[in-house]
Amino acid sequence: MYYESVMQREVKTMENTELREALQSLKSTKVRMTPQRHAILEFLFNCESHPTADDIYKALEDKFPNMSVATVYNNLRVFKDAGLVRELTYGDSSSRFDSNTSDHYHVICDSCGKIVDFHYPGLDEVETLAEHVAGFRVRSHRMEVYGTCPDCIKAQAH
Amino acid sequence: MYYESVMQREVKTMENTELREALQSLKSTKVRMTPQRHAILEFLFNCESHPTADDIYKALEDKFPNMSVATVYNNLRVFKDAGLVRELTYGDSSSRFDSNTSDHYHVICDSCGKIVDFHYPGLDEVETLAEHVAGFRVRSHRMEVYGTCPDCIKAQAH
DNA sequence: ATACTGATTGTAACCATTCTTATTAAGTAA
DNA sequence: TTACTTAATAAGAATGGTTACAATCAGTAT
Repeated sequence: MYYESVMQREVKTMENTELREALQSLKSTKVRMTPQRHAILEFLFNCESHPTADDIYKALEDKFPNMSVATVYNNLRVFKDAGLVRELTYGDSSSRFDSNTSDHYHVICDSCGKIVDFHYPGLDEVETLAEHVAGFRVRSHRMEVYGTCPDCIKAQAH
Repeated sequence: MYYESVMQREVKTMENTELREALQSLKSTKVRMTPQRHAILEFLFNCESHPTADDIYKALEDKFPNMSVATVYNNLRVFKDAGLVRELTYGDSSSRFDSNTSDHYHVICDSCGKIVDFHYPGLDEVETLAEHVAGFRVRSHRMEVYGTCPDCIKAQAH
């Protein structure tokens, strides 16, 4: 328990640092800071999961009773264009958003949709290959692993 | 020119083989073959690109003037469930479908959306890592590289 | 032939996302 | 502070891809 709370605090601190950096980097562009934007960014950076636009909307409707869904979408696009946020599109209907733009990947559960982050180095080689094979100027890549999460494995076994 | 036509014929032959195999594997399940299904499969397997459901619908409306869009979607799902076809979901609105289910990846142009296939071996290691890190039972993975295609590089340079 | 199973059609509904317009808030310079 | 300029928000309507549903149709087996 103690260990966990320490972890929590560390994570929180790290995220707040990232949030501060994000706010700073927005200031350097011509993007205005507004209460709504701050709240959306704060939620995303303190969020362990990968929320949909609607998740964010619902999470903030207490604080901003009359915020529009369009505002959430607009600002997510602003953040995405600024490189602060990544959009993840899977087969299911709605996009998910991820504040952690550092190199990491996702493992996704086929049956419950849970998303777990993991780190893996050195896929630069793939980018280089693609660059040569296709003649593209490569910018980034995306990778996901699909499978069944521990909980669902247990559930399926009864 | 001669060389190209030989290439074309080879590709065509290969694809028809794959189509035949696909038809065969459908026969082994309890999926009925219908003219619409045959046409959709044939189009997908002879198609160099990665069409949307609507692309397929439009391409076949001459042959099947009263085919429904629903039929295209229904059958794409049937083929997907049978493992003959892969669904690709990117940021843009509509899914794309890919008949080539062998291990290959895509390079996608950020500005025009062009999709180019390329092959890369040995991402099994990533699956294994994810399995250990997250405790998942891993089934598959997906990877894409994003960048600018040669045409768009040229266009941007004026 | 009859009944059964599954496929197709056409349309309506759904839902995520974007557009439009009026209004409001933020930045700026005097 | 005040007035001005510009961008952001809200609300709701519109868009567009996808799916659900009910009715009809085709193929197959008894």
